[in-house]
Amino acid sequence: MEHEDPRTRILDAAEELFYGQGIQAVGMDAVRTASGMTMRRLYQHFPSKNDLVEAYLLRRDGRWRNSLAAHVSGVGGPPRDQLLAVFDWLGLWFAEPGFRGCAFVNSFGELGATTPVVAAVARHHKEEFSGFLAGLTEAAGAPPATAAHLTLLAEGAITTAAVHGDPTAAADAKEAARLLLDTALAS
Amino acid sequence: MEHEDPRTRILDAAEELFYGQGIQAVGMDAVRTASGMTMRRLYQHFPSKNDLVEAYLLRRDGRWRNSLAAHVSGVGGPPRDQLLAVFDWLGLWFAEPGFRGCAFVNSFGELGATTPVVAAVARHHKEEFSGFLAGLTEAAGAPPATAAHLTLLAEGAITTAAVHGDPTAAADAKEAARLLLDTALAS
DNA sequence: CGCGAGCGAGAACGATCGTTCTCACTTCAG
DNA sequence: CTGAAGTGAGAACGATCGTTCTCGCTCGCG
Repeated sequence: MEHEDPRTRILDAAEELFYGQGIQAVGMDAVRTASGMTMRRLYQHFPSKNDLVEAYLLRRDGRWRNSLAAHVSGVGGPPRDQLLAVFDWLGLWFAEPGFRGCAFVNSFGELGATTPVVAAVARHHKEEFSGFLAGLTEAAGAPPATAAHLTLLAEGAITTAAVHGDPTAAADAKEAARLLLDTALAS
Repeated sequence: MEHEDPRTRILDAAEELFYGQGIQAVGMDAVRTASGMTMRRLYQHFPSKNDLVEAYLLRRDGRWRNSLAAHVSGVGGPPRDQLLAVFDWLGLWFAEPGFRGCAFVNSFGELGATTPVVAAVARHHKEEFSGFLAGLTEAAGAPPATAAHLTLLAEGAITTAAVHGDPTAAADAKEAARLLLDTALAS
């Protein structure tokens, strides 16, 4: 596995460190050690820490949303069930070892005020996520307001699971989502 | 106003800087300048930056929850209305200039993994908040699960409002809360 | 073989951080 | 008056950060 392409090795190491400890708490030297790189090669692939941070966030955004979409389309069934499956997927995520909340919320809180690209990636990530839920909600025949409600539940579950270290927030959010969805579909 | 007690002046300056820019992005020298203190006096009141960070979070926690409780009890009415008033208060908060999300979520993401006291204060803040909602929910005659649902909505609204810079998340959350609450009370 | 280009390993650099120290000056008890 | 104690203002210190440079060494091409 250590023969993977260098960019991937660097990003793997950076992601684990940045996500697990916060971005500012991790120095480039720690990334170098964890990736088994030399400084020269590290800076050849990412000319500055900002570039590495941006690449970390962009890659994680893509992988996160792809994983969610794969899980949801994998369960199949009507759009209503797929929407609820989003919260099952969140529950799996929360239970992963090292789960520490949303990387984009964390990086936004830490660097959003001083590093515009971090704020932009975080905003983009959240817009894509709520857009994904909006698509499923529309397919289920529920009004757009319901999509906003489900987005809030999901975001709240992520935050709550992170701070409390307790994955049950996903089940709570799923139950609330089911109530809201069935109420919306009954009208 | 510059004759206030030094502790308050320091905490006021620290809060504005820490909340607005992130904790690690603010040096002690910036706190010293903003508070109009000398280094010696700054360290006399807070022997280390960690102490200042902890005091900042604790003071903000108390003020935040007192303000919420005052607003909610000020509107009066039945518990159901007070519960919904929580989301009005959130909307007012979101619209304040410089709003940048929950200080505790932000500090948790930035320092929670490396500074246990930060994680503990964030967890305490969230527990107190959900406990507050649980009390109102019980008074309204709704089951405990509803309190968890409303907590998730509020947390999600805070995150969404912060990342999007859009206070309308409070109104969305309030509508969802009303639906969930009325569903729970109808049974 | 000879040599220039690229590499790994890590030292070095300048900036910045949290924290402490210096020093001239004021204050006030005796 | 005298001197001990405390102050303001900011320099200084040691650590750490992001980034770059040095220095042997290797390797491929003439």
